[in-house]
Amino acid sequence: MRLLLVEDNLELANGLVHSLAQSSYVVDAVHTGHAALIACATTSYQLVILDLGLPDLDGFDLLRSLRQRGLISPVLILTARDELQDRIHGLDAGGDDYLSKPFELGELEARIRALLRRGSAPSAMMCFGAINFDPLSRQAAIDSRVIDLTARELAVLELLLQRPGRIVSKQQLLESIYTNTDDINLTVIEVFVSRLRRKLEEAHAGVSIRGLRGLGYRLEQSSHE
Amino acid sequence: MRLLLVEDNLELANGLVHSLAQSSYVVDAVHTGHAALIACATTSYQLVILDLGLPDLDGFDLLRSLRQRGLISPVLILTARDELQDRIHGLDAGGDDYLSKPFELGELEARIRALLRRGSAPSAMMCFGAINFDPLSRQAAIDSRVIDLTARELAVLELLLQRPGRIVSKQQLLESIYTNTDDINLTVIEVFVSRLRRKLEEAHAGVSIRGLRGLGYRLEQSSHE
DNA sequence: AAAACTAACCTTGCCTGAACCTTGCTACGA
DNA sequence: TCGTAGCAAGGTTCAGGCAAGGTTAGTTTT
Repeated sequence: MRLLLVEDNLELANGLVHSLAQSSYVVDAVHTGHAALIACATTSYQLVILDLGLPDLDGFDLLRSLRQRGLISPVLILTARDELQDRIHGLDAGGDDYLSKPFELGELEARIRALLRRGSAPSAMMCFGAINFDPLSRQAAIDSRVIDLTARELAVLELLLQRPGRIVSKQQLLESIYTNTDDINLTVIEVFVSRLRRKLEEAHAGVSIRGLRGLGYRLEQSSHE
Repeated sequence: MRLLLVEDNLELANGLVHSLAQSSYVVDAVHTGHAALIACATTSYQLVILDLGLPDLDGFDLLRSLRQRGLISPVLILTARDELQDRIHGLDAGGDDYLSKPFELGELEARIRALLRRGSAPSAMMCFGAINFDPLSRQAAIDSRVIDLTARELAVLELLLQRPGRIVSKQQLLESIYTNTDDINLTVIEVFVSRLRRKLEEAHAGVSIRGLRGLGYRLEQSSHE
């Protein structure tokens, strides 16, 4: 689950990235409007959190630009002001929700969940084999029996479930897990896949992760059973 | 647009075939699970409409079998029951949508349209003969049955598909496979072509790779069939 | 026109190395 | 203190590439 945070206050930005990472969100942070445009052009985000008070561009204009370039993900607006007029203005410009500073972390997370829920399809539950995955609570269950996964395992499973039966490359997996993929060993993916396999097997998920040499991984129904 | 209807109630089946024909769908109707398996093995359907209450096989098991055999087309489940549990179970087994009897013809058609729309990926699918190749996920399928190719075989097939019916030289193939074509034997292409031919034949791709002396290779429709 | 020749192509078996899997270990943070 | 992340090392598997032998098609010879 990849989010983009556009916030010029470095301290606040770092704090939020850190806190959201605790909740297993992968967050890219940028500090200028231009950087936000580039980020959205090159990466697909499930959600954008946008601070209106940017140094280089007017927040409303930036939002309009993003929408014009085809951004369809929900946008959560952050602002120091809390004028009704701003609120209306922001929503008109293409925002989906509005949160004024200062805010509590808990509220931010609740609003993020709400936006992600609204954004995703009506049948939000992702299913494959005996796996039921709730992208909202980010919990995987086998026959309504929740299985314990670590943040990394969860990220791997989530991406595989988004493309069931299709090949997902290690590079893609890496990028969905880390904000900065540089100087990370590609082979750690093998480790997470291995650990995830073990847990899925122990839980009798009826699902196997097939490794395809030189291509990547693919989620399949187990043949036996 | 060819659909498969699996429904044991003859009266209902005939009625649906007739009604759907009005909307210019070509519908094959079968009345048992075994017949459905055979039909899917021999014909490529854009959509399968499956009644769960079959006389010979359990509907869920049938659906799972179809998926295991590589059926990737969307499946619309029909059932007399409308329990949440059944719904989840059905979607787990590989169904894409769920409609409980009795239903209105209009709603059925709307759901068919939705599934077909969703099924036809936005990514430009490359097709030739019975081969469907998704350049995005780099996966090849015959009659919506996925076929396992190695990285090299995939590279050869991809280039041939980009120039269907035209001659592709061995040199071009070599260059599309390797970053550094030096000190690589040109004849390895022959090996990959040979292995690819075998897999395509085993999958009844209805496509053959013709070798042209001194020129290269060309993708052709098989004459027989 | 047939036979002989030759070079390109096809196929199969085999071996090597890269890719992958797994496990143990350390460091770090809650 | 506990558990997760990430690295490293060791074992295993399999795709890639080569080579050898058979086959086919084009060319030359008789």
